[in-house]
Amino acid sequence: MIQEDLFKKIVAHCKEYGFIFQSSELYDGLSAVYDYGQNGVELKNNIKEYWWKSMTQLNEEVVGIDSAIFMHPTIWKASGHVDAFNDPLIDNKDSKKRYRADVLIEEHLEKINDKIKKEVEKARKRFGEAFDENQFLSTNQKVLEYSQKIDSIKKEFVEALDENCLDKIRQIIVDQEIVDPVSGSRNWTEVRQFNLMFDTKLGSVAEGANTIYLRPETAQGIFVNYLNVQKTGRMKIPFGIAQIGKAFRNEIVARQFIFRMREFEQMEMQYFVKPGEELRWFDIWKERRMKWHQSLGIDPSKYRWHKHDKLAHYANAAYDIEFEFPFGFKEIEGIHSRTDFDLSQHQQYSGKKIQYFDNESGESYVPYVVETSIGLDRTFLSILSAAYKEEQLENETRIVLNIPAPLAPVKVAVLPLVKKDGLPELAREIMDTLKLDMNCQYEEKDSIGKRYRRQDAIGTPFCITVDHQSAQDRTVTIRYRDTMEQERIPVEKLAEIVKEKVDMKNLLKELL
RNA sequence: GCGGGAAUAGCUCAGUUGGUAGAGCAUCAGCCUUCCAAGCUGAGGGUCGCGAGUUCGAGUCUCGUUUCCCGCUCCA
Repeated sequence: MIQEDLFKKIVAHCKEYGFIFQSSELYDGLSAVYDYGQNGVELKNNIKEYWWKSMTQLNEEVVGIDSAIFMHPTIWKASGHVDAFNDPLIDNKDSKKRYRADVLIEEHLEKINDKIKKEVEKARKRFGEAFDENQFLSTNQKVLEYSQKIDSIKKEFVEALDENCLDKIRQIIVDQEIVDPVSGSRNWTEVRQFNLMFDTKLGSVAEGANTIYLRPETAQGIFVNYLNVQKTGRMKIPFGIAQIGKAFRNEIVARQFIFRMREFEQMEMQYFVKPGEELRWFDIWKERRMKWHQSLGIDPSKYRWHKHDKLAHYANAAYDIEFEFPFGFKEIEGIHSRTDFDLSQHQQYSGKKIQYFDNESGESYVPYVVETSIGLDRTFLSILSAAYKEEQLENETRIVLNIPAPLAPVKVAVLPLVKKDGLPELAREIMDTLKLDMNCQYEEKDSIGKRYRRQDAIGTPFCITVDHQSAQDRTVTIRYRDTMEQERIPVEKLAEIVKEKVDMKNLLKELL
């Protein structure tokens, strides 16, 4: 199957079977925002549970928190997001290229400065030993003109930035006849502010409201709680703090279904280590995280490492785990060595000491951080796209989701073969036992074959069928989703057998 | 954000030079009782994405807009 078709089919399947709906569909939808449906939320919750247990239950030194989405605005200044996520951008209509307007102006200033340097060089050659650079700079007519120009542009530019006036920034580009380096054209659009952080107001406007941001990542909620957790949990380095939560980015273009959304969910863990040991822990967490992905039973060749050559300002090592989605290899998780950047910044901006006293060495230090940051929605999509299968049977095609049993939205479907002869009664009795332990569905409508296919389509790993023999000897058949084979087992042993098969520990034990 | 394409029932689609909206599947009810979606009978469901305009009359023509898809762009 062509990959593009496969992707379209998965998107359609998600809607048809209650996994994912577009947000606000009733009102024509909201771009790049999606809702999880009745089956989607179960799968998503199961993925969360698996990640959470693998982090906090299997690692004694990792604990979890759940921090608020609203945080003090200064946190985003300290983290660098206010500056890094706020760029005045301008497009050239001819080349269709987008530039940072401030960078265009700065490059223009640089060019004028180069002209001055050239004049200086020319003069130096002409006057030889007797050349006095300072005197030349303060007397030469051309140089003076250039310097004045630079000064006046700088003055305007600083003014425009201070007032945050985009029109003034554009005016400089127009007045200075700055051209697009690609097309050589001066056909510019308006300057627009692209702030990737959503903002809102805390408090009523009458009281004098403050602008606060919806968090663009969950990590900062962990950093600002570092001291709380370390002290109240009496944590000894190395230790980690894990968190699952929503984050928000006002992406300019967000596409590819739930791969890039404006509102999304992250599962992050920050691991605090002694300075100098961060790269050793970085390697350990790289290995652990890849193992986690591969425990999902997906073909290992679907995963690969991507090394960041250009590191962000806070990192000294960074790798991504990429997954081969139907639209190509894309990032699913980042493992970054964030140094002491974040904690140091918060120490500076808050004015409070964020240090760890190490009893072994007798020294105090700001811990270094190794981060693992995985996109929950992307993981959801990876599992679903690996699970989606169209199988050719004799006369037809069977669509089945091979989701690992512990993650499946519905674990068991209980199906009376016919709607009479006491079969529904026995099926109800079985339902009542099983539903204490897991998400089950009872279905008696339509032919048995049709019901099996419906369960295949949402990835239900087991179907329990109550037939006429069941009424006599209290045995039922269990039908396996992947092989379509059936076994007969006693009703009394059913709960125990199924519980064992859908237990999350089947996945967890692969991580040890 | 720019360029191109699309939007009709839950899904897949048909709808004549502009003349009162259709099929198959799905859903629901009843019958039938059958281990891999295919039996019978009946029912519900659409201001044709939304808003204007042209026209006696617009699913159909024009403009705007929203959403989706493809390509570019963007994604510390």
